[in-house]
Amino acid sequence: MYSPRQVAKAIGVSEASLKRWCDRGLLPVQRTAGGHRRISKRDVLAFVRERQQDLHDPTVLGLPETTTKAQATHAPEALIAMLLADDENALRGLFTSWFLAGRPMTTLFDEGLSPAFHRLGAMWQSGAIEVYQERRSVELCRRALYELTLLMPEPAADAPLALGAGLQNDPYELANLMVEATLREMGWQAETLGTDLPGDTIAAAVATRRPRLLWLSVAGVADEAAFVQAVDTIWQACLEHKTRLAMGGRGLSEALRGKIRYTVYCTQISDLVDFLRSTA
Amino acid sequence: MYSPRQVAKAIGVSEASLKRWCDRGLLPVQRTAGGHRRISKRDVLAFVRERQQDLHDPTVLGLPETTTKAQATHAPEALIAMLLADDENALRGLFTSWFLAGRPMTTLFDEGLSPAFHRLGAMWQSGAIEVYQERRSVELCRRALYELTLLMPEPAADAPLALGAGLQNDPYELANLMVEATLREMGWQAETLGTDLPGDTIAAAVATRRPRLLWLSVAGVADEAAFVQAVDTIWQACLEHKTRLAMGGRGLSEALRGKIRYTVYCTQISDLVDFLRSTA
DNA sequence: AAAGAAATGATCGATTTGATCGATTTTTTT
DNA sequence: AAAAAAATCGATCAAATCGATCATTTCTTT
Repeated sequence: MYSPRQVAKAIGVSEASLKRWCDRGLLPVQRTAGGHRRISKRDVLAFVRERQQDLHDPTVLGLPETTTKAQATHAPEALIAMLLADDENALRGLFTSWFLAGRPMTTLFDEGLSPAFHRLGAMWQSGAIEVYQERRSVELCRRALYELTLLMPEPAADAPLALGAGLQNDPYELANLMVEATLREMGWQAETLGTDLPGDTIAAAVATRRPRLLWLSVAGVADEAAFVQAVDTIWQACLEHKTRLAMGGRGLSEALRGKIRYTVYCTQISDLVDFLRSTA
Repeated sequence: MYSPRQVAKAIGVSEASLKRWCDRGLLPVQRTAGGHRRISKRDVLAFVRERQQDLHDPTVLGLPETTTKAQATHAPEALIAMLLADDENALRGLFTSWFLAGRPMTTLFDEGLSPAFHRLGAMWQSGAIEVYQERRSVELCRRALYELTLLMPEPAADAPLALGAGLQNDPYELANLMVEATLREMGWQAETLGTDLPGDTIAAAVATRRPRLLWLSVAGVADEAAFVQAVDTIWQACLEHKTRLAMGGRGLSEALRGKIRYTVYCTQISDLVDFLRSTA
């Protein structure tokens, strides 16, 4: 059973209108002992179907396919199911409703999307799925994340600037987009430069754009010497322009971390958020 | 969803006329339970495009102000200036205004965007710009193209399916997105699988999804033998499932073309459109 | 040029919508 | 079980929209 507020949010109308529709008999309601309205999912769907309303936020009603609660819909299993089913709309609906509900994006990313893609990577390496299915999943998430940033308020003109990048031979770009969305949620002006970039061009970007923060996500390191060299170049540039350097990603082993310098290391995106909140 | 007043302001006509257009079926409307009209952005834009209306105030619909200026400066120089200035709104405005004016997207792509990125590539190879500037430009275009497809009418359920992909060691993905937008403009159901894909996974996608068309864009060929092998694998899959194979891109030399088989070769996107129109 | 048809824009009272309020109920926490 | 927090109640009000009517403008036909 759902409250008028939930149903109103799902349909995309004001709570007042929804209550009036109930009182006019357009939507069947039950009442609690105290007089509060309670509406069944079945009646909502019948109403939506009859009136050809579109569900502005289906996840409020526990849709789509999975009948679990909204908290569980960001579980890696659910995301993998959506992605392999090529269900872009379900993904978009999940992202937008998540944001509109005011939930922290880091939860969705750290507990949902990152584990999901970690498993997808293992799945195509073991032959359980085709490579194109993993790539297509990345594409779906990229688009959903982009649409999400479009829904967010524009950052203030004096908002701090953050740049993100991926190093050469490190094509995994989803982490960058998740960080960008997270920073945008925090009110920052965040931009992803791109992936497969050499260290000196990232350093050049730091010198030109003067960001408050530069984040690098490292999925894997092919040439360790070149990697250390690149990060050092970037670190020097960050030092010179007072840019904080945040690093993260599964490719950063403890041994490797000992050979480079940075401002903060993050095992997950929420670490970066905590770091920024504590130093603001 | 927008109210008649909002849409009327966006188009620049009286509210009364807009309501009459809705009642005549020129503009699809949904109704609230109380009988108020609600109009979707997609339908507004389709209406504007068909009726050759101009958007008097695009900002009401969340579109950039520059959408109204149909200056149509699609010259590569103008595009390069926008991209290097990181002017996402100008780019979005150009794309949407071009689409709303009913001009063929192929003109914008073949005469504007492709030459622009060809020059940008030469510019960073010669050191005139930094690599990150080129990558950032790709990012801007990717987002603008994605938003464009969101503004287009949804393809019919029985619309033919087309898949696009980039082969391994061929990271240039913009061509794929331009083809996707063009096919969507033609009413197709078009999807970009991703880039850097091995031949057999593309072949597997053909076998699974059964598209009417598969397009491959080739920016450069590193290993010629592997390339020929990959295309042959794909060609066999296309033959088996009656999928047409379209190839294009600057990386396809005449000599290389002699060693592979395909349905049609396109020097530019308009060639693909002509091919599809003539065989429909 | 004159007459007729059609579309447009403005206006009206009635209705709908969305926002707000203090009082009450439900849920969560202690 | 009691207290605190959050959600919902019913009611009210300003703004928006409804359908309809009526000049005015624009286009077509005579």
